[in-house]
Amino acid sequence: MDAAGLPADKAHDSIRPLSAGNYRLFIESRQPWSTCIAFNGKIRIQYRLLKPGFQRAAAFYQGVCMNQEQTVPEGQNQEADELRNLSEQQRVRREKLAKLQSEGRDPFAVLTWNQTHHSKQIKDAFAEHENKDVSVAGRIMSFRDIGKAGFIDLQDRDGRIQVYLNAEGLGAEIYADIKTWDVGDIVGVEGYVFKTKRGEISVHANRMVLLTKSLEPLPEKFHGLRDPEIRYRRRYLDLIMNTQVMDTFKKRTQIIKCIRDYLDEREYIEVDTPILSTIASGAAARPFVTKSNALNLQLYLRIATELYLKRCIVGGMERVYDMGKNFRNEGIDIRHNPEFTMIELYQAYADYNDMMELLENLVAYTALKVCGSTTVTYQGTELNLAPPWRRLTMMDAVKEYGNIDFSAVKDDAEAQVLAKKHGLDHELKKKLKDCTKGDILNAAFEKFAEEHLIQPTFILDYPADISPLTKQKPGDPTMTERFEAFIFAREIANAYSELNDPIVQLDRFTQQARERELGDDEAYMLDEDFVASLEVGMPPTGGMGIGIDRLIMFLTDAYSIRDVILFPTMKPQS
RNA sequence: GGGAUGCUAGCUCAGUAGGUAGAGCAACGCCCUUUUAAGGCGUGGGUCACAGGUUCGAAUCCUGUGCAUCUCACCA
Repeated sequence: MDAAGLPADKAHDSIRPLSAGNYRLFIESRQPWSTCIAFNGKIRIQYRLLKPGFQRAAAFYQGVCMNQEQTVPEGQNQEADELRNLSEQQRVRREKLAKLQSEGRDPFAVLTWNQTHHSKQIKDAFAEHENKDVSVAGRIMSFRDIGKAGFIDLQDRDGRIQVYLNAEGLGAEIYADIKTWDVGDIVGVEGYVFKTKRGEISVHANRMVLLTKSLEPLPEKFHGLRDPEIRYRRRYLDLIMNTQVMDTFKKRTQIIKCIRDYLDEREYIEVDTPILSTIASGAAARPFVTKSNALNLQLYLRIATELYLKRCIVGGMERVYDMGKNFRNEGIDIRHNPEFTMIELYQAYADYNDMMELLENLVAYTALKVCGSTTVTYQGTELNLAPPWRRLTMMDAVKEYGNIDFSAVKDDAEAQVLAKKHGLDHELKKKLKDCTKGDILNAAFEKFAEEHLIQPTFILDYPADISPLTKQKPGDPTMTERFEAFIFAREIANAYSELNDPIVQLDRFTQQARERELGDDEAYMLDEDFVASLEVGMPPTGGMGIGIDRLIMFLTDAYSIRDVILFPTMKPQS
């Protein structure tokens, strides 16, 4: 035997040392020329390099050395070098795969499996299935080998079911073969349903097929996958290992379906509005910028669907919504992901009072359907979502929680004095002397009141300065018919009696343009065609936006928005 | 953008006055035909995130970088 562990009588002139204990040797496969690597005296076959034409490689694996006729061009060696970095466990699995493929049993060549049952179905109705034949499929989550018999925990879409297998039922040879399968592999099982001595509902296997080989070891069975970075980056592992993650995303789908059902029943029309647009308006946020090659044009990803949906109202649709992704180029934290799901809906001949009723009923309906109750527990706090929700004007909220009475404040100057007195000058974005009564009221609300709004609460009547798309309150042009709904101190919806006066709307946009010139890059962009649509005439309309991800967070008790978004935005790792 | 914390085997985590890197699970070999975090015996497995520095010697101390988590700001 030589250093690489090969029989001395075989020709090894194609074995070249790579580094201490590691050798590269070149062997012939059908095409193209491939390499294997010998590690510390053990032959390791790198299956990835061995394209179709495996017989000879496999023979080599079994100790018969191939004659060398040609070596790999230098340029290809890099790949072999990279493969040396595989862990022991990865190499073992690749060898197992190579062996199967060399025997003409390539698991990746399997096309279908006739899956007649799922785990939950069998477990939920055991009496009905007992002693009946079933065919299940899924991933091996654990394998308890007890000699001539064994138990596999098989995980499918709905959960897990145990498979019992023994040498008697399957044949000693096949049983021995199955023992080489790994946790993580995907298998098909045919057998009959029974209950073990310990009472575990199981499938007694009489046929098993390896449907897919897993080349990566799964995270540990007991502790599972905890590292949040891997959970978010490699969500598939998270879904496999953490069952509540699968539940959360199933619930997410149900919630979205519920919302659609609710609105569709009320004769709302679902529409798709553009994501790419030359103007990103309808909200105060910085957009993502992109570019059209065909049009040689700078485009923005939408930050809201509002202005397009109102055009639909102008067009006569009466009730519309768009549920989809918005994109805001802003900070990322447990409540914000750069792309997030939002529904905006608009109803002609309605106002913000109608939107309040719609929201509280919609949320209660969804909670009842998905969670089975209008009371949910979020992060240890019980939330009662049943209507009616508390209604409180912003001014009353500030009075109640901050002990400041803005109803007595006559003008901006007076408000500025109050702001100073209550330490609000640090909260304000602009210089105090530029702040209006509305700015200061809003700051006072955020500082004193917001954190107390744990149970669902509507905060009504926002200052006009921060609500450029909203109708003014009758009798008070500084205030608007706008509400935001808060749950657990977080905003989950924002709604208006929509401003439909094109002249006032143009004024508001002009004001926003001034703010933009003063450096506020979140001020609303002017959309002239939208104003033109209002000139055609939009009926009185109530509109609302609901943060879908945030609603889902409450209904699934998710701490972070990343826990309800399958693939949250992450920086690349390297 | 600021601050705090973390990054060690496939996974979950220990580790140290600065002196050859540890456990459990997983892997590999053997035993076991109703187990279920199965059990028993044995064996392998690491660029201690990355790059510098201090030192006879660095996973450990210092500096920088990357990524993540939390937090503040921004943001509704």
